Amino acid sequence: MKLQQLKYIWEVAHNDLNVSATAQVLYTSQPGISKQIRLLEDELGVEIFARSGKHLTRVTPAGEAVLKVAGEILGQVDSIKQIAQEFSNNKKGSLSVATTHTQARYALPSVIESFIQSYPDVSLHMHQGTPIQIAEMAADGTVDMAIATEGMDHYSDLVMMPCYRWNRSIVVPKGHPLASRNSLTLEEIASFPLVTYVYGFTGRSKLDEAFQSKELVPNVVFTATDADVIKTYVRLGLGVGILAHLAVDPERDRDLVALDASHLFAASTTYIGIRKGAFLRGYQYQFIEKFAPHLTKQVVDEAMLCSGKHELEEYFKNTLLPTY
Amino acid sequence: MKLQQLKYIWEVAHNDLNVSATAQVLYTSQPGISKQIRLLEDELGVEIFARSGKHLTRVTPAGEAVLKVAGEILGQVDSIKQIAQEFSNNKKGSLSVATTHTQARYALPSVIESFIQSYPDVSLHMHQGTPIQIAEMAADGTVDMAIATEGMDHYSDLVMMPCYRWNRSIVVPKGHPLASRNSLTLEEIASFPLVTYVYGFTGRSKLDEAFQSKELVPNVVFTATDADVIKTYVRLGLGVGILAHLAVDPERDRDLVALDASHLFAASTTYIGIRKGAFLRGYQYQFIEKFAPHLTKQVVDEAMLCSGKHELEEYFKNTLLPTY
DNA sequence: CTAAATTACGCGAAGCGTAACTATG
DNA sequence: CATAGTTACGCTTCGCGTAATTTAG
Repeated sequence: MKLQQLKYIWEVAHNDLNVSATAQVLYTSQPGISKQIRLLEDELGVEIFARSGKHLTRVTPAGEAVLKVAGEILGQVDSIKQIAQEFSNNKKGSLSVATTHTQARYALPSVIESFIQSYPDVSLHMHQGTPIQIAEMAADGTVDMAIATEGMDHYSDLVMMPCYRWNRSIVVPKGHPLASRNSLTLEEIASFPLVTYVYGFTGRSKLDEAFQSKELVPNVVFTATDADVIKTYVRLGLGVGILAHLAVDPERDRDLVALDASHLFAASTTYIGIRKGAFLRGYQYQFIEKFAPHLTKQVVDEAMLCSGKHELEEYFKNTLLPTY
Repeated sequence: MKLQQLKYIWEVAHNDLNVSATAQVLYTSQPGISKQIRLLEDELGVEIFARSGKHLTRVTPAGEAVLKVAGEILGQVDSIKQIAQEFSNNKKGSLSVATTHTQARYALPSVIESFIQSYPDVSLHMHQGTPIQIAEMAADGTVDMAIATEGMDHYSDLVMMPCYRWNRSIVVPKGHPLASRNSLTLEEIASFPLVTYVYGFTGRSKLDEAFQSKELVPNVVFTATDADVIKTYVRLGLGVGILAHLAVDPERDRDLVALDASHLFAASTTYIGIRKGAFLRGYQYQFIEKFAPHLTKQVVDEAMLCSGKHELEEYFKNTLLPTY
């Protein structure tokens, strides 16, 4: 058994069982991969992929089990590389973070500015995507960590650590009927056309829950994946915007009126998700701590040892989070 | 990075940093190992072993971290092999168990007899040793599981599952002053010379605790690692024997009188210890269940997911164990 | 001076790429 | 018939073993 063979089967399994495509991804030849897979299967005495003729059609049950462990092994191989780099030069390396627009645009800039000052030799890679894509990238090791508000619940390989809680604001153009109101009700809001996040993004679920619990049917006329688009359409008078409070910039958004909506919708929590069992570089701990000061190295290490989602929740139960 | 290289550094670290000796263990040449270690260190950019001239003197801090992960990887490689074999022929394979004399001689024979009838194609390997040796063999993957009463607490890589509780008997030759007594006290026993287990074996600690709590100083004139030796010296009149109740055979030991001592000493618990993260074959579950019927596949699987010693104890807190 | 590690070197195996072949849908 | 996997073959690299060299205690 060779590490390369494990890499091959893993990549094939994650490339729709298409060996040719996998060969391109790995910059190698297709026959080479085919052969190594065969050799591995011969050595193990089990077929990992089921074939119909010459095409790989699906993963066998044995293959499922093998691939799961192979994935863990490959993750640990990465860990060894990280460990080595950490000891050879703990200021140098790379950090890749997958996150959503909201975090990248509003929450992370100050963190990143501070981080690159502290660690100029760390090359930083930011990946933007949907919560699902982000979680997947963290779970399969494409990135070191994911930062998002939704969508990471279903990946049991991810350790989720709460970072901060945030509320929503109602945003309207100056002169809008709601602009001069002091306090709003859900009913009032529901009577206007709304502009907000797409389902599955940036705490959209809490929003739907609030309306549903009062049996209101909001008239959402436009949904976007990011706050900037939402604000743009609010400016056009398309409707009333509901977005994260921290996405409102008092400077740039002087032409808009933001009204607190924390009493209308439950607060959402933004999490950092890290692949279980990963080795973290010193600067990675620093990055996390800059983003969420309560997540010190010690706290993160202990959280990483938690085995289940339940245990994690228990661990963070009494943690006081900053709220924005 | 090659699996072989990880194997090499791991074996060298577990062979007193002696490369020549390691080469013999692995049936390969010494220069080959040296070179691969160098290549790995070059690739990682870190020294794994500290050298004084040409001798490996100790493991570097980086090496410690790398070796830990390397050990996990090698364990998972074994898991893959086990998985493959399980799927190719779930009746065939091997099972290696490390255990103490007491278990091997008195508790396991019936289990093993039944097991080899059910799984004639599984080659069974029993290793006898001290509790410490046993635990080590299980922890580093030399054997699949360890069965012992003491000494496995300190290996955090082992999942310990309680199997049964057992009490002690006082054994004397026929005609001994204690032979006709109905119920004994610790004080009476302490007034005789005693023959029992060596420290660290078969629940010896519970025995010492009992005497200490009454501030008695037992006069232990002979200690042995197994019950057969103890009985031999009891027969010679050297002293009063204290041994596991289940080590008394009513048939063979007709010349001895066994008196129940369960009220004098706290019961001991015998455990099965399995390396964390190991993949278990179907017949391995069967073996465990034959030995401890409450440890079904489901129970074992859940126990294997426990992350810490504390969590494990919690899990088994309400388990009712058979007592002998 | 001995035990043990590194260096040197040659052999054999193994991985990879190109090209030809075959099977699937 | 086009797409995708297997077989065939040659080149290059790599791992291993033997032998010679160096070094620590």
